[in-house]
Amino acid sequence: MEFSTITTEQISNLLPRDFFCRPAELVAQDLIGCILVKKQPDGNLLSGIIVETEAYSQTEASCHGHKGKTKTNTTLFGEPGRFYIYLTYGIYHCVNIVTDKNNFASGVLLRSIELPGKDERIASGPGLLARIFQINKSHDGLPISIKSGLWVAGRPSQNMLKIVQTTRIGISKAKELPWRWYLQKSRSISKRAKGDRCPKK
DNA sequence: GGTAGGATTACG
DNA sequence: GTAATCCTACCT
Repeated sequence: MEFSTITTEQISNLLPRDFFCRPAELVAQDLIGCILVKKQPDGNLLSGIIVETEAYSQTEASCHGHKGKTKTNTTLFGEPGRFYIYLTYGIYHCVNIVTDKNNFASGVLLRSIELPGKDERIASGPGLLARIFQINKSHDGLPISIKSGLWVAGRPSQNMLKIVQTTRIGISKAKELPWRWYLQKSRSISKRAKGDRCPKK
Protein backbone atom coordinates (compact mmCIF):
# COMPACT_ATOMS: atom_id res chain seq x y z
CA MET A 1 0.00 0.00 0.00
CA GLU A 2 1.35 3.38 -0.93
CA PHE A 3 -0.09 6.43 0.68
CA SER A 4 0.11 9.83 -0.91
CA THR A 5 0.97 12.93 1.03
CA ILE A 6 -0.93 13.64 4.21
CA THR A 7 -2.52 17.08 4.12
CA THR A 8 -2.73 19.76 6.80
CA GLU A 9 -6.48 19.39 6.78
CA GLN A 10 -6.28 15.66 7.40
CA ILE A 11 -4.00 15.92 10.42
CA SER A 12 -6.31 18.56 11.94
CA ASN A 13 -9.14 16.05 12.09
CA LEU A 14 -8.54 15.13 15.73
CA LEU A 15 -10.41 12.03 16.88
CA PRO A 16 -12.91 12.85 19.66
CA ARG A 17 -12.30 11.50 23.16
CA ASP A 18 -15.39 9.28 22.90
CA PHE A 19 -13.66 7.32 20.16
CA PHE A 20 -11.37 5.84 22.81
CA CYS A 21 -14.08 5.24 25.42
CA ARG A 22 -14.88 1.82 23.95
CA PRO A 23 -13.47 -1.69 24.36
CA ALA A 24 -9.88 -1.96 23.06
CA GLU A 25 -10.77 -4.58 20.46
CA LEU A 26 -13.17 -2.14 18.78
CA VAL A 27 -10.83 0.84 18.98
CA ALA A 28 -7.92 -1.23 17.64
CA GLN A 29 -9.61 -2.06 14.35
CA ASP A 30 -11.02 1.44 13.93
CA LEU A 31 -7.54 2.93 14.37
CA ILE A 32 -6.30 1.18 11.21
CA GLY A 33 -6.01 3.86 8.54
CA CYS A 34 -5.95 6.71 11.06
CA ILE A 35 -3.04 9.12 11.31
CA LEU A 36 -0.57 9.49 14.17
CA VAL A 37 0.84 13.01 14.33
CA LYS A 38 3.69 14.36 16.43
CA LYS A 39 5.28 17.73 16.74
CA GLN A 40 8.99 16.97 16.85
CA PRO A 41 11.53 18.82 18.98
CA ASP A 42 12.66 20.77 15.91
CA GLY A 43 9.10 22.04 15.38
CA ASN A 44 8.35 19.95 12.33
CA LEU A 45 5.31 17.71 12.21
CA LEU A 46 5.77 13.99 11.61
CA SER A 47 2.74 11.97 10.57
CA GLY A 48 1.97 8.50 9.30
CA ILE A 49 -0.84 6.02 8.67
CA ILE A 50 -1.47 3.41 11.35
CA VAL A 51 -1.39 0.03 9.56
CA GLU A 52 -1.10 -2.51 12.40
CA THR A 53 -2.58 -2.61 15.92
CA GLU A 54 -3.22 -4.99 18.81
CA ALA A 55 -5.78 -4.81 21.62
CA TYR A 56 -5.07 -5.61 25.28
CA SER A 57 -7.46 -5.85 28.20
CA GLN A 58 -7.02 -6.68 31.88
CA THR A 59 -9.46 -9.56 31.42
CA GLU A 60 -6.79 -11.58 29.59
CA ALA A 61 -3.40 -12.77 30.85
CA SER A 62 -1.10 -11.06 28.36
CA CYS A 63 -2.19 -7.56 29.37
CA HIS A 64 0.21 -5.54 31.52
CA GLY A 65 -2.68 -4.69 33.81
CA HIS A 66 -3.83 -8.27 34.31
CA LYS A 67 -2.17 -8.60 37.73
CA GLY A 68 -3.01 -5.13 38.92
CA LYS A 69 -1.32 -1.75 39.10
CA THR A 70 2.43 -1.34 39.27
CA LYS A 71 4.65 1.70 39.14
CA THR A 72 5.04 1.46 35.39
CA ASN A 73 1.56 0.50 34.19
CA THR A 74 -0.51 3.05 36.13
CA THR A 75 -1.40 5.01 33.00
CA LEU A 76 -3.11 1.96 31.53
CA PHE A 77 -5.61 2.07 34.41
CA GLY A 78 -6.34 5.74 33.96
CA GLU A 79 -8.30 7.96 31.60
CA PRO A 80 -8.98 6.71 28.07
CA GLY A 81 -7.53 8.88 25.33
CA ARG A 82 -4.02 9.08 26.76
CA PHE A 83 -0.76 7.53 25.66
CA TYR A 84 0.65 4.63 27.66
CA ILE A 85 4.35 4.25 26.95
CA TYR A 86 6.50 1.48 28.37
CA LEU A 87 9.98 0.13 27.92
CA THR A 88 10.27 -3.43 26.65
CA TYR A 89 13.30 -5.72 26.58
CA GLY A 90 15.10 -2.94 28.35
CA ILE A 91 15.68 -1.20 25.05
CA TYR A 92 12.59 -0.44 23.02
CA HIS A 93 9.64 1.79 23.80
CA CYS A 94 6.11 0.78 22.83
CA VAL A 95 3.32 3.24 22.06
CA ASN A 96 -0.17 2.43 23.31
CA ILE A 97 -3.44 4.31 23.52
CA VAL A 98 -5.52 3.87 26.67
CA THR A 99 -9.10 2.81 25.93
CA ASP A 100 -12.47 2.00 27.47
CA LYS A 101 -12.95 3.46 30.94
CA ASN A 102 -11.24 4.65 34.11
CA ASN A 103 -9.93 2.02 36.55
CA PHE A 104 -10.05 -0.63 33.84
CA ALA A 105 -6.73 -1.51 32.23
CA SER A 106 -7.06 -1.71 28.46
CA GLY A 107 -5.38 -0.21 25.46
CA VAL A 108 -4.24 -0.51 21.88
CA LEU A 109 -0.63 -1.14 20.94
CA LEU A 110 0.43 0.68 17.77
CA ARG A 111 2.59 -1.88 15.96
CA SER A 112 3.27 -0.35 12.55
CA ILE A 113 2.90 2.94 10.78
CA GLU A 114 3.57 3.91 7.18
CA LEU A 115 5.19 7.23 6.45
CA PRO A 116 4.18 8.48 3.00
CA GLY A 117 7.17 8.76 0.71
CA LYS A 118 9.51 6.98 3.08
CA ASP A 119 10.87 3.46 3.39
CA GLU A 120 8.08 1.16 4.51
CA ARG A 121 10.28 -0.60 7.00
CA ILE A 122 11.33 2.31 9.12
CA ALA A 123 8.28 2.21 11.40
CA SER A 124 7.20 -1.42 10.98
CA GLY A 125 7.30 -2.87 14.48
CA PRO A 126 6.45 -1.30 17.84
CA GLY A 127 10.04 -0.54 18.83
CA LEU A 128 10.98 0.98 15.49
CA LEU A 129 7.80 3.05 15.38
CA ALA A 130 8.58 4.61 18.75
CA ARG A 131 12.13 5.32 17.66
CA ILE A 132 11.12 7.12 14.45
CA PHE A 133 8.53 9.25 16.23
CA GLN A 134 10.96 9.87 19.10
CA ILE A 135 8.46 8.71 21.68
CA ASN A 136 9.71 7.59 25.09
CA LYS A 137 8.69 7.40 28.75
CA SER A 138 8.49 11.18 28.95
CA HIS A 139 5.33 10.87 26.84
CA ASP A 140 3.67 8.36 29.18
CA GLY A 141 0.32 9.69 30.38
CA LEU A 142 0.21 12.46 27.78
CA PRO A 143 -3.31 13.24 26.52
CA ILE A 144 -4.10 12.81 22.84
CA SER A 145 -4.44 16.44 21.82
CA ILE A 146 -2.99 18.97 19.43
CA LYS A 147 -1.85 20.98 22.43
CA SER A 148 0.21 18.08 23.81
CA GLY A 149 1.97 17.77 20.47
CA LEU A 150 0.95 14.15 20.01
CA TRP A 151 -2.39 13.18 18.56
CA VAL A 152 -4.41 10.92 16.28
CA ALA A 153 -6.48 12.11 13.30
CA GLY A 154 -9.32 10.21 11.64
CA ARG A 155 -9.12 8.18 8.46
CA PRO A 156 -8.34 10.49 5.53
CA SER A 157 -11.05 9.04 3.30
CA GLN A 158 -14.05 6.80 3.41
CA ASN A 159 -12.30 4.38 1.07
CA MET A 160 -12.90 0.81 1.93
CA LEU A 161 -9.94 -0.63 3.76
CA LYS A 162 -9.22 -4.32 3.66
CA ILE A 163 -8.45 -5.08 7.25
CA VAL A 164 -7.12 -8.48 8.30
CA GLN A 165 -7.83 -9.86 11.76
CA THR A 166 -5.51 -12.40 13.35
CA THR A 167 -3.85 -13.47 16.59
CA ARG A 168 -1.38 -11.31 18.49
CA ILE A 169 2.34 -11.95 18.30
CA GLY A 170 5.28 -11.81 20.69
CA ILE A 171 3.23 -12.97 23.68
CA SER A 172 3.18 -16.23 25.61
CA LYS A 173 -0.26 -16.05 27.20
CA ALA A 174 -3.76 -15.70 25.73
CA LYS A 175 -2.31 -16.39 22.29
CA GLU A 176 -5.65 -17.60 20.96
CA LEU A 177 -7.42 -14.22 21.02
CA PRO A 178 -7.73 -12.71 17.51
CA TRP A 179 -6.92 -9.20 18.69
CA ARG A 180 -4.47 -8.07 16.03
CA TRP A 181 -5.42 -6.12 12.94
CA TYR A 182 -3.53 -4.88 9.92
CA LEU A 183 -4.11 -3.43 6.48
CA GLN A 184 -4.08 -6.31 4.05
CA LYS A 185 -2.15 -4.55 1.32
CA SER A 186 0.43 -3.09 3.64
CA ARG A 187 3.90 -4.56 3.32
CA SER A 188 5.08 -2.74 6.41
CA ILE A 189 3.48 -4.88 9.06
CA SER A 190 5.88 -6.39 11.55
CA LYS A 191 5.31 -10.08 10.96
CA ARG A 192 2.89 -12.58 9.52
CA ALA A 193 0.95 -15.01 11.62
CA LYS A 194 -0.88 -18.24 10.97
CA GLY A 195 -4.62 -18.07 10.55
CA ASP A 196 -4.75 -14.54 9.17
CA ARG A 197 -8.22 -13.79 7.95
CA CYS A 198 -10.51 -10.93 7.12
CA PRO A 199 -13.08 -10.07 9.80
CA LYS A 200 -16.62 -11.19 9.06
CA LYS A 201 -19.00 -8.49 7.96
C1' DG B 1 20.70 -8.57 46.61
C1' DG B 2 19.43 -12.05 43.01
C1' DT B 3 16.75 -13.78 39.22
C1' DA B 4 13.29 -14.83 35.62
C1' DG B 5 10.89 -13.15 31.99
C1' DG B 6 9.57 -10.13 28.58
C1' DA B 7 3.44 -6.44 23.91
C1' DT B 8 11.52 -6.76 20.31
C1' DT B 9 14.85 -6.61 16.67
C1' DA B 10 18.52 -8.16 13.70
C1' DC B 11 20.74 -11.61 11.52
C1' DG B 12 21.74 -16.45 9.55
C1' DG C 1 15.24 -20.33 13.46
C1' DT C 2 18.21 -18.00 17.37
C1' DA C 3 21.09 -14.57 19.87
C1' DA C 4 21.63 -10.05 21.87
C1' DT C 5 20.29 -7.06 25.46
C1' DC C 6 18.86 -4.83 29.99
C1' DC C 7 15.01 -3.15 32.68
C1' DT C 8 11.21 -4.33 35.91
C1' DA C 9 8.73 -7.02 39.12
C1' DC C 10 8.96 -10.10 42.49
C1' DC C 11 11.15 -13.17 45.62
C1' DT C 12 14.55 -14.24 49.25
